[in-house]
Amino acid sequence: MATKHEIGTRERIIRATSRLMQRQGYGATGLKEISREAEATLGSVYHFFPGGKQELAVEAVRHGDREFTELLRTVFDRVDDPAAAIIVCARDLSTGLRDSGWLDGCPVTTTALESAGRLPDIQRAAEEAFENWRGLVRDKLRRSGFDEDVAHDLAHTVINTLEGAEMSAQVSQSEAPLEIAGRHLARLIDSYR
Amino acid sequence: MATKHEIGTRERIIRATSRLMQRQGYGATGLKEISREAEATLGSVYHFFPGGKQELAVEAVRHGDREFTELLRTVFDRVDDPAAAIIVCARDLSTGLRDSGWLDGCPVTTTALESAGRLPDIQRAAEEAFENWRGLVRDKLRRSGFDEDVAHDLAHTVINTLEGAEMSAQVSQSEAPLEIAGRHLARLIDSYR
DNA sequence: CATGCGATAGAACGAGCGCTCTATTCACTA
DNA sequence: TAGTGAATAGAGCGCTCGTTCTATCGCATG
Repeated sequence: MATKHEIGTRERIIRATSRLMQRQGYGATGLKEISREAEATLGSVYHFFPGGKQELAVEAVRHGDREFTELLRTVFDRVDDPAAAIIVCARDLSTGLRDSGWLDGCPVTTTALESAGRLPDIQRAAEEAFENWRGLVRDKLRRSGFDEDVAHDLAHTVINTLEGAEMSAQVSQSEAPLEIAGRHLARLIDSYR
Repeated sequence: MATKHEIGTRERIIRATSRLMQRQGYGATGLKEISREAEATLGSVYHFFPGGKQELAVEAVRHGDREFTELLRTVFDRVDDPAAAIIVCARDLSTGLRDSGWLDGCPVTTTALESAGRLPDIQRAAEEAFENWRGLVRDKLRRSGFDEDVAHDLAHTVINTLEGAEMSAQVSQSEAPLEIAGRHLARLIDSYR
């Protein structure tokens, strides 16, 4: 298989873990399923991730963090106005979700909720992801002239509303929640100008 | 045990399932764990829920639906202004979450995300829960004089933002996300008057 | 060619899973 | 009092889980 040697076993394992846990959560994802999906053996999995399933989940969450960070950066670079940029983000999430057959929601949320209060390492990784995303939004708003306090609070609600809307969109298999969320967030941002 | 005969085995099993799945998700919750927590035997569990784990999860989600519905109804009855009512809801969620040691988040979200696209019965129950909650918010707004379209869209974002903020609050173990969400949602609602 | 080591390979372990099954208890009616 | 069916009880089924372990492979360096 071509991808096997171009990407590397370790990275392939992380990607498989991320996608599987994104779709079915931490508990329902088995290590043998991961090794099968990644076209690696169980030995390789434990060779690269001696911490086992938990270490694997942490890396998967960080991978999801990087993915969404990249989406935010790309949109923020291309769209100057922050309110307009958020609408684009919402639409990107919406189409991505629909194109996956409503299977691939936020790669962090599912695992985060399952691990909250029980698996500290995974929870911390998820917390860092949300922090990073909020930081990107806050900086974008700051660069557009918003006050520090306003930008800080708006960043919270932008990320949280997108998260909630994506979850809702996935469960109801509809693009409406994210479309509405984009419009409302833009209106909220504009109300602080 | 007093509660054993006052509540009834069936209801006790549903409550145990709901709380366990709320905290650790569908996959990580075992039937023996449920029967232990509910002070019932495995035989009783299958007697009342012959559909097994999936039927149990559906009932647990519906139980969570009723819980949040009751919270919304109570607050909406007591607080006339819809924007003020949403702030109260956000604070109630926040204190409830903190008082549980950041363990008891939304009783529907975790199970819903795990089952999306894989376990249709559970997904449908979760979808109905969100629909019910949106309906309550929409009616509240309608009764306060908002247009049908505006109320419909606002109901989406109110529920989704509260959901996202509660998830964020749980993961970061902080009351800030829900406090900010309440303020922003009130501002958004007021902007349509 | 020989040595060493990261990487691959998968058998095997104990534990726990969802679920089935039979046996027993209990309250109530014929 | 005998009979009936709901409810309780838990042993045991086949299976998969996360993890451990030993054996082998590929390949760079001596």
